[in-house]
Amino acid sequence: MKITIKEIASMSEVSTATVSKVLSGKDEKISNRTRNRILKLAKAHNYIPNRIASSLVTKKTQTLGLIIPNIANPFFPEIARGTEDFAHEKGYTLILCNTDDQLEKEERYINMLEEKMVDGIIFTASSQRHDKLERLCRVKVPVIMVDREVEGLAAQGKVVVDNILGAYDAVKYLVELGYEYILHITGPMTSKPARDRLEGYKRALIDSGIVFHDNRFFSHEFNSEWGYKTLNQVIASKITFDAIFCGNDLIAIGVLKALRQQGLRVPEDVGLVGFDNIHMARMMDPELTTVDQPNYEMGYQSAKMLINMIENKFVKSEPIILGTKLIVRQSTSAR
Amino acid sequence: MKITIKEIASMSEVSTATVSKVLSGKDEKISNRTRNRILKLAKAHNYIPNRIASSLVTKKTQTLGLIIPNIANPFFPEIARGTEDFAHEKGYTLILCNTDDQLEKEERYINMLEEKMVDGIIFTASSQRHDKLERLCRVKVPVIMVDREVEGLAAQGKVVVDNILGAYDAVKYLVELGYEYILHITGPMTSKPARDRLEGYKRALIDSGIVFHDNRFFSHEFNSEWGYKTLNQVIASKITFDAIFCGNDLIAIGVLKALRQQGLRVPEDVGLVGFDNIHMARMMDPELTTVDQPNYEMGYQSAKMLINMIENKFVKSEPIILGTKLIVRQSTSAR
DNA sequence: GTGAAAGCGCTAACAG
DNA sequence: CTGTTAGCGCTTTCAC
Repeated sequence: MKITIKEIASMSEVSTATVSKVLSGKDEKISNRTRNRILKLAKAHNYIPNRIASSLVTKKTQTLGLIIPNIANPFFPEIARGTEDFAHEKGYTLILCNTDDQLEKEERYINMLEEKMVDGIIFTASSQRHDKLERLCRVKVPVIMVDREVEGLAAQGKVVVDNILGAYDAVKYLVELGYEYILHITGPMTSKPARDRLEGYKRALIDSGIVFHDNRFFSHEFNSEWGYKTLNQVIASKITFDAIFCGNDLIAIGVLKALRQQGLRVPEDVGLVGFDNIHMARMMDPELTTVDQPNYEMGYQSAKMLINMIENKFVKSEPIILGTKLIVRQSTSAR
Repeated sequence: MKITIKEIASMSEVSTATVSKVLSGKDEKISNRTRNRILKLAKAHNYIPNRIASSLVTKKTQTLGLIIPNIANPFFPEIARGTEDFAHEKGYTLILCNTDDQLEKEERYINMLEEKMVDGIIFTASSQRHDKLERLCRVKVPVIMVDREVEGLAAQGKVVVDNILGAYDAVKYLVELGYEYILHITGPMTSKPARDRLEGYKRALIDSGIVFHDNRFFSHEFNSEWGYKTLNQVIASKITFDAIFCGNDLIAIGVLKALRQQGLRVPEDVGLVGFDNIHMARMMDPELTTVDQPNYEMGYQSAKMLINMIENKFVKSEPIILGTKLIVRQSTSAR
């Protein structure tokens, strides 16, 4: 039922070639008369170009794949939105893939995306070991790594955040305020950002002449439950502390709840800093001091880099390393 | 560089027709010898089927479109995840579209999706008036409305939540606990769920012999800032209240912050109920009593309905109306 | 069991 | 300025 270029051609008594040229804007050398005739007919009949057909010949689908662990994790929607925004600006469409941090699903999605001939892929690697993901290296289209880079895997492009510095700044700030016993509660060490934030934490301590104690460091998951549970354990085991640097805001929110229930005041008794600057951080009471991570920007920049590589056939782009920013709110104060 | 069916055909000395049959599983009447030969070659050469080419002939893309206002709004990722999960189970892929509640963007995306020949669309309408969205009626593929139905627009399918009943239950519960002056702070009245929740609120009041006062009702936006601001205004204007039923959890979280800052205790001085049961609701202190809305389920069911319509050529499916559940936590208590 | 042939709807030289 | 021609990679009769 849908009208095709062929029918428009016969109705306007020109060849399909001419119609194709007009309809795709490559019509410098088409007379105004013909052009208008074609355009009018196309509009009148609600012509909808069949991109599948044109993709088959041009080998371009104007489609990108976005592979992330889980869109339901509050960290990713911002990235996805940034990616989609830039893609949309440029007329590209985005296929969403959730891997749940499983290598097997990553491979499946990469296959599907290649079969569907996406022009490029934006990839947030799972926190698994990727030695075996040689599948990724066989991909023929450009791939951009976002947020989590994978060691030993040479992606054509990457957009990451300087987590080491972000963590360093936060911890240094705590020290300057006068906090001395700073815990670090964070996500799994299989995750590069978690490792980097730990590194920043350690460096800040060293630079401040404080020794790193591994009984002040707790690594497991990036969620509120983990923060809540860990803080209760810390109290139970009578570990001394007067501040907590959390691997992300979700953890900090769990910690905050536990602190309140233990009757500890924030920031008077305990200073608290998160990471990510999720929207909810401002709604806490006290409002959470945190490290702003430019998630939307990461997504936006990665789409930009990817589309640039696609359209200009650049093999490799310089990595983009985005800066973080310490957002001082109410959960920290001078002692 | 990618290998095609044709090359496999010549290597295995059969026709492309035979290779096609084997590779797409339609190989009942192909001898085992030939089949194995073909399969082996395909694997050895990392054959990747070109779905664009096959879509062109089959008129099926195994792709769905998901149109939502904004993936960065914490309400939608769960829906998206549910949709994607079912789609993925069935071998479909999902194109993500953010409309920011703009009719114009909705139209653009519908066009793009039709051009890309998606097999069906899952649509969460913006809260705008849709009288003019006749574009939607011209879509040739099945469309499922999710969460927000659009009056006067006969979609082929819909999956919604019984918001009236959900709100009714929540308010009835507040009354039973002994709260008497119940405010309702909610989102914009252009949104169907907001209207339905208001309706449930009113009915519960009436059934309890309480008169509805429109100076106890505040409608504007579904976010925390609006909740926070509104509560402060309420206090300033000295309106009497002892409980608040919020249109969603985000609003409730903002309200909670304001209450605390005003020195009002929850639930002793003021009872508080949200809607949605977002993950964060459990991390509040006190934990938020709320109405669980099955977001993931909505997404999952809508994909199921859609794919069913696509594959069985059903013109219309019975609407699915999912139930809500009152989750009693700590922000409400008997007076 | 297998293959020849005819497209799907569109683009891209190249000729005229 | 416009048309002819030759596909893109795959599926699908229908004949052998």
